[in-house]
Amino acid sequence: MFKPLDPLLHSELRLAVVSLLISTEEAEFPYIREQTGATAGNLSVQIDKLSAAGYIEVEKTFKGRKPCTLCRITPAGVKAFEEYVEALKSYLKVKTK
Amino acid sequence: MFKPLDPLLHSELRLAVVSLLISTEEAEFPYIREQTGATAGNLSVQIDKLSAAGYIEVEKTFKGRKPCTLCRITPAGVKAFEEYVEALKSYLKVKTK
DNA sequence: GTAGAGAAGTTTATAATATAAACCAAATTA
DNA sequence: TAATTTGGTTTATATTATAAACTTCTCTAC
Repeated sequence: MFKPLDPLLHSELRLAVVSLLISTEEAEFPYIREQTGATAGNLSVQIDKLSAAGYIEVEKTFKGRKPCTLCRITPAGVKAFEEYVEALKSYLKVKTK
Repeated sequence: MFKPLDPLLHSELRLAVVSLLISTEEAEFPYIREQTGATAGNLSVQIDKLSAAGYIEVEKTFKGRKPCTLCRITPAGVKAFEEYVEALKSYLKVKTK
């Protein structure tokens, strides 16, 4: 009846990050921080988790002399997101059974 | 950009319970347990939280001589669920901006 | 009638998670 | 060159989810 929800995506901040990356293809750390309103610490931790799971790729480059952390969604991340949305529907569409 | 998600509903089991109650109007504890696959302990805790928040009503009756815990969604619960779904959309519809 | 099994939950202990505070290093500005 | 800002990471804490252990009652079976 209710499909299990990927615990990695069932987190407000991580879901926002993945959602954002799906729409933008890639984004820099400060931009993600701004869009999600998260603290840098929290964001850093959640990005690590998504990266460890292979849902996103993190590339540390430079922008001139400043460090620049670039995040990109992976195919696995897209798939996980789609499955999560699909699973969510089992919780949301109950009325229209 | 991303709307905050009611933490009380952003929980797999509690969301399942509320979702179930919205579709069935009222349900007994063992039935909810069966439908959600939760352990009795976990379900009891989560039902308490939903009840404390006023999202559901819990009535302890009897069925013959056996105790029977009946749960019912409240208007506040319906409203919270609808708002949660609305907020969720900000995370899911990014592609179609 | 009482010993054991089962149903219906509740309480409590533990494990996992989210979150921010504290910290670090480099670069820019005063 | 001292202070401030930028761009993060690490670590400590507080919250949450979850299941294990326990309680109470009922129903059989002896």
